[in-house]
Amino acid sequence: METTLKKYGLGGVVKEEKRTEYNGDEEDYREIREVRIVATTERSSMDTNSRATSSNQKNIEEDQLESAKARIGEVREENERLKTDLARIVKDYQSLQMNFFDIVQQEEATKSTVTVPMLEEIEEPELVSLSLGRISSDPKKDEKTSNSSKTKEDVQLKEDLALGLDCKLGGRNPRPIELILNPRTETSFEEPKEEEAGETWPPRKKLKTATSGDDEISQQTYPKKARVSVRARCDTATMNDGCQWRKYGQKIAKGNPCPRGYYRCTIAPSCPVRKQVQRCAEDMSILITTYEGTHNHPLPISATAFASTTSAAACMLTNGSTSSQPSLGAMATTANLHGLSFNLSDNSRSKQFYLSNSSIYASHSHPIITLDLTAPPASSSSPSFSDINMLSSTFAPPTPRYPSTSLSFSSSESNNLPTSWSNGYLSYINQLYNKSQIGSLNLGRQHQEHLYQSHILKNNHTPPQQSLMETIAAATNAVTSDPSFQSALLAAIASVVGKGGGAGAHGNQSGEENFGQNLKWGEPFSAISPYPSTSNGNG
DNA sequence: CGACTTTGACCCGCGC
DNA sequence: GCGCGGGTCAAAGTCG
Repeated sequence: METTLKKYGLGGVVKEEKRTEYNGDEEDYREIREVRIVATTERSSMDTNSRATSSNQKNIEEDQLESAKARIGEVREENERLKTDLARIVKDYQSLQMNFFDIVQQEEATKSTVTVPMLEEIEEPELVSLSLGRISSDPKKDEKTSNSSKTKEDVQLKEDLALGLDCKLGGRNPRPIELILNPRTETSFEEPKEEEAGETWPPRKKLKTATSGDDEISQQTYPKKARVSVRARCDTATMNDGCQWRKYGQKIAKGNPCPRGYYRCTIAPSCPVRKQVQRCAEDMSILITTYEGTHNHPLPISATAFASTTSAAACMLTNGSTSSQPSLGAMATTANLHGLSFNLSDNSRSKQFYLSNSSIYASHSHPIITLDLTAPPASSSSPSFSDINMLSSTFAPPTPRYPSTSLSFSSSESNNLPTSWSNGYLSYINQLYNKSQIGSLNLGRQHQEHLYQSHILKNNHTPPQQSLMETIAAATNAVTSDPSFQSALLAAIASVVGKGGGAGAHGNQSGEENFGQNLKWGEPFSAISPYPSTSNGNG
């Protein structure tokens, strides 16, 4: 608690203002001001010397006195109002804290009811497909989703998750944006530290020594870097993402006749960001660009939008909840909130969709999230974006080491994107994902084209590729910046995915704790994003 | 001449 | 232990 004292004149009235700042356990910063009038003596003593103007002076003095009294009244009112606000905020905080504890308890209860061998589930990769809008028209997937959601266990889990969502959102509705996740978790995950310290080029050598021990422990201590893969139709050798890259290698990967190029960011010599560029074997017009690492330097304006998206997506996997609870064997969850309906379905037996190119998972030791801009078009009857009522999550076959997450934005319309949706919230979901998940953000082609066109209209003439990058950023940010969406994802993913990758009991425990620790109220969201230009999510 | 690309060699992790 | 494959290094070549 700090107290500062200020004195300043106010037309002959000395105003003493006492500022008291409370820095209690609450994160809400509050201040109470105490103002009082100290003296009015100076001017009045001078007045007695001049009797000719005494009546005039007296009037002035009275006016000043009146104004001072009025100000005192105002300040008192303000003081009362602030006290009331403080009390209300404390009350809100306590109630929200209670809600949070309830949620945690529910989560634990849910876990205790599902007994799945932990290690098996850890090894079992998952592909989580979060489809926003119309799901892919792939009938097989729909069939599997619907079939899997019929089991009793699924129904039970559905109810559990719905409860969790309702509870969480019930507390969040009044001020939804204030629920953010603390990126500075006290987990064992050290990637941010490495990068803050200015990681230099051979990071693998660091990993080498670090991972020599027990595999589980090493995975906990030195997880592999998350990667963000972007699939886009591009005629040029590489996508123009605004950064400067230098090619340092080329390999022909197995299963793809097209060589894979390895690039480093050359904007800063110590920048750890790398990217791999490879054409899709099935469709040569599709360029698969995989980004790894986070820029440790200011980016060109043209690169910030895209970099923020890729970084946020990477953070989704890496900084995410380290919860490593055992995976639920089967789940189908649905929850309605804010007009969004979550349908998390068991699809553990289904095959991976969208990402038909298996080479994208070649780096099986890295969690990958894919921004797929080449997805098949959405169903023809896609409604407006606000009508989206389906978000499905499916779990993939046990092929890759890391589970996959696919966010599919297949809506053909984007005009109705809420205007409040804005920058920097993709990483919000980060906290919900286990660091060992592969994901893909899959934007339907119509949707992306629509976004692209609207972007062109807004910005007149923009270089096409740059616009594409910004479109990606805009789309992902838009989808993930909506508080409703965030809230829903928060609860859904925390309940469903949070028990994925990770490792043994240690990871499990810390994961739960971290999930709790990660929930912070009212802390600036900007802390999550490593990019200064986009980190000030306008919430 | 500096920056960048090419390309073969090498290192390392992983699976058998 | 061995082979395979991904990833990186670094020397040579290319380009502006």
